[in-house]
Amino acid sequence: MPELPEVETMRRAILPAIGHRIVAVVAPRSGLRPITFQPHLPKLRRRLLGRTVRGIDRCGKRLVLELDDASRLVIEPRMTGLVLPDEPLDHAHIRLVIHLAGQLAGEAKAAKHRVQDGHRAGCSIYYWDQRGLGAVRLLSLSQFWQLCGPARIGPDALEISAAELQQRLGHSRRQVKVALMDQQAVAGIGNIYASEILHRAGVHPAVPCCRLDDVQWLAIQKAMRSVLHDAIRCGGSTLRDGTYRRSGRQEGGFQQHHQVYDREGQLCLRCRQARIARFVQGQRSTYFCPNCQK
DNA sequence: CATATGTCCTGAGAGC
DNA sequence: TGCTCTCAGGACATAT
Repeated sequence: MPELPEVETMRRAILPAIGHRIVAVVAPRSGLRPITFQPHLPKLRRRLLGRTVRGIDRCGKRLVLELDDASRLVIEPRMTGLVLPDEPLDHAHIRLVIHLAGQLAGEAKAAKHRVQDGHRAGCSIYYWDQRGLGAVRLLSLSQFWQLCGPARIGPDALEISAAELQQRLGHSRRQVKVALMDQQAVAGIGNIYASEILHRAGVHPAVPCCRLDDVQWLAIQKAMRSVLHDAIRCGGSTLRDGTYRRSGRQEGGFQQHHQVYDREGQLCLRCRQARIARFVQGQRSTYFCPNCQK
């Protein structure tokens, strides 16, 4: 569920970790199946300890922590993963905790004491994941490029031009909503925002890409940017299941602005004529207004 | 090559 | 009340 706006919101929340050194890595035990760790936990922990976070980026729907030895910690929340700067109320689904200390007072030993005393001077990164489909990977630079390089992940949905979007998808026979969720074509869009983007663009979700003209591709690209920017401004979307949260159990706000997603049978807020319809595309729910999107 | 389908997982909610 | 069933959708493996 975390798509570009949610992951970007998580990224911004943990930016204070930059410049801090990893002093503890904890994976709480639970009866749940473990998430994917690469490499496995003992090695992952050993390699992380003592590293300093140099930068925090986003690659599509993944968070990327750049460490001082040029390795990359890639966190992939998939369906229910959350990256938080403070402790979630539900401890049962905490999968990994990274404690960091400031480097000013130096020694990891002193830093560890501060961590135990309530980590006053440092900060922490919590990875919480209810369904456990997510993954945490510590990768060398070359491994990172294999996973997140241009061969696997397309241009970011916030950056891509209309011309490049059209060039990448314009010849495809796939239905446009399905194609927009192809991370190799354009990175960051998932099921919720694909529906919202196409509604704002006025394009029917089942139209094959190759039937769209220049004007429609431009409309899609403009809608993509504006919808995603609006959603980031709101801190993402917390759906009915309530899984997605910001720090302190705070909900996102963009669900209040959804025009079509999860609004089946309700009046379209733009035309106020038709009711929002739902159908299934690639085993996923698509929502659209039959009047605004033809 | 392009496109379509099945799979992983947990918890919520429906239906009986 | 308590059981079983279905659904939610991210990315990847496998199938067509």
